[in-house]
Amino acid sequence: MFIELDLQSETPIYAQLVDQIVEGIASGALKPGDPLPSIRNLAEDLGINLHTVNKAYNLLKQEGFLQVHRKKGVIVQPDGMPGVTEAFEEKLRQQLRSLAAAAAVRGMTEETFAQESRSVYRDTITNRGGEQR
Amino acid sequence: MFIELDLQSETPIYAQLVDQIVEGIASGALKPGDPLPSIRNLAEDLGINLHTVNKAYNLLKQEGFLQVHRKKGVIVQPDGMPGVTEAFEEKLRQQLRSLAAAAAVRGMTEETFAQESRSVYRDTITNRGGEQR
Amino acid sequence: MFIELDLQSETPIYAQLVDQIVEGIASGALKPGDPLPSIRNLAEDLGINLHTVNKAYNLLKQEGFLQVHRKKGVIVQPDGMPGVTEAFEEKLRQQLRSLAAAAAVRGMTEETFAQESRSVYRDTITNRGGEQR
Amino acid sequence: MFIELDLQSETPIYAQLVDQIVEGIASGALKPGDPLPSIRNLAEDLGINLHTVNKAYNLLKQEGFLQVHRKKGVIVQPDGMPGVTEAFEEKLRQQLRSLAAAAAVRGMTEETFAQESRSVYRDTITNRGGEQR
DNA sequence: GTGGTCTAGACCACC
DNA sequence: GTGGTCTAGACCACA
Repeated sequence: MFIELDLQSETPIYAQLVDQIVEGIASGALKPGDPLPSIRNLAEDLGINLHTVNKAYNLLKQEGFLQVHRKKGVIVQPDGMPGVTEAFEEKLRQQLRSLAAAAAVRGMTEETFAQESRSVYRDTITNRGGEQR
Repeated sequence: MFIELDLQSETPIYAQLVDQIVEGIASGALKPGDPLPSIRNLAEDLGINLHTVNKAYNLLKQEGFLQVHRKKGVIVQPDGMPGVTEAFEEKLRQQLRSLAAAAAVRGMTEETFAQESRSVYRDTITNRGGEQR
Repeated sequence: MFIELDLQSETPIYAQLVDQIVEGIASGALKPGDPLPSIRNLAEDLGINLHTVNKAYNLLKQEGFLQVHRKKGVIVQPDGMPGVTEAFEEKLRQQLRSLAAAAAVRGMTEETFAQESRSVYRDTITNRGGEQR
Repeated sequence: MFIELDLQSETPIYAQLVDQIVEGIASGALKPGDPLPSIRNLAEDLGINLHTVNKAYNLLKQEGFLQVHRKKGVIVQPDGMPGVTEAFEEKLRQQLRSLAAAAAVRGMTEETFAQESRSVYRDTITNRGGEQR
């Protein structure tokens, strides 16, 4: 499994899970229709609580990134990912605003900030094509 | 005062305060050396507890954005803001990664994402250079 | 617990807590990875408010002496203590300067002052290396 | 005057005053019998409140470092400085303990700590012989 | 009047 | 159970 948790991070474990699964999908490591480990398995592998994994999967299901089948178990949304909704745009902007302000105050230029964004996006996407290790 | 709180938001009040003050500095609405309202005043104005304001001010102090001056009270750091530290870069990247992944999965292109970042940065900065005095 | 507070002292309770925990680490009574009492437990044991303990723990966390672990609670930094930073050297010197001046004025010789420092250091360190497990 | 205040330090102004006067005596810049500026003058020079200077002078008088004459004004104790009292030893040790622990935890050796103490003592003493500038 | 400290008591998210 | 956040209300040192 490609998930690494930081137990002393201030971001809750379930959120780290969510993030990393989304990153997995973005990078192509997880493709539409791909199965995810069962709640029980993943929890055990990572040494964390069932509730925590459950919460993460539920959030992802609600957002439309996962499907939970009674038989197939949990799989990556095969019927097309949700698009760029109004709500998402709003959330994205709000978070970017906070980051941009902090960056600007510290003297980071618009150019650098945009480059940084672009480069991070590319990195995220780029591992596409299959490390599952 | 230019601060607006969303008491229902899941981001803690003190964090909203921190964000908005940083944005205030980034936008130039708050300039180095400018005084901030006293803890009690601001708390009363916003209808929140003084400890909450105190926490926000303290965080900003330890990050180097504010100074607590024996005579002038709390002021915006006059001796140069902290620069782009290693730690900040790391935090910025980490947050961008999460945003970029979510954007990518939803089909937002690299170009759009970078443009969005740039545009938000610009908005944040705007009105820098000439108001209020 | 090995902590003793002087509630009448002019040094704030939270600062006494910080000092004593650092001394505990220095003496080896607290080893890297060791758990500390929960905020509420310690507060109750010491007969003080939980916020006071919380403040002390937080200060120690940001200095890098403690970690707040999602599962284990609060533990002594297991990944190596922070080293002798520029800032620490500065703070140390400043405090020593004040002490040295007072000592000198009262007629304490350089030799005695240095010996005193050495001896206190040794006392602090003593019992390092082998108790409690 | 050789006094420099840091208005955004967390040590109160009156304490900074006390420290620097003691350092002045230790270094020989201020000799027994030497006059100090009047409360009013010093307050004005430093741009601080009368009360603050007054408090500092009073503390120094109580400790026996200064004399306040109705005619001569404030002078450095001419009749011999107070010696190393029990109480002073205690206070010194307590403060050194805290410093030593912090130093030890950060990996500073006994030798370095003692050297540091000695060197700071020497610096404090050394300017002896008259810069009044 | 300022910030700093402390208390008592509450709710919530996380695990 | 844990830490994190928030409130209400108090006292004190400082300037």
